[in-house]
Amino acid sequence: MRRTLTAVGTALVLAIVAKITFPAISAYLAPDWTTAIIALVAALITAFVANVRSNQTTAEQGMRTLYVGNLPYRANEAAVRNLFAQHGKVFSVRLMKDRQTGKRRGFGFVEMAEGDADAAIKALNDADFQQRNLKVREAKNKTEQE
DNA sequence: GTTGAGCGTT
Repeated sequence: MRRTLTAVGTALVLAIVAKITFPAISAYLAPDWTTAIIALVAALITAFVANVRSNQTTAEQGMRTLYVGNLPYRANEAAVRNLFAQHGKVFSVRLMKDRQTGKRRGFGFVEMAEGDADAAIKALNDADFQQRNLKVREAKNKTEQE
């Protein structure tokens, strides 16, 4: 709703500015057509930008980072992603490796959808995964989430 | 090639 109002308002402002700035355009087309076309294009562009921006923010706000500890060293990212995907939408999986040797350190972080996070924690915490008992908790906010 | 509590990156 607010997005629509913003788009319409922006379209009107742009249309008015265009009418004032480019009077030559109005000389070739009827003023009503010029205004309508400009307003339509502006509304489409604004709606597109608002939509992209909205998807970004919802994707960030609708995500929660989970800490996954006690992972087996042989576990790769695909296996962990597959495991968590059975309990919800998984956005990303990062298995932490030693900066020097590149070997896995046995823990990582899984970014999941907000609604699925709790279910995944309950289902996978203290669950067996390749002969190991996983530790799944809410990740500590290193980068302030909001 | 090994190990076993832990909260990481641009």
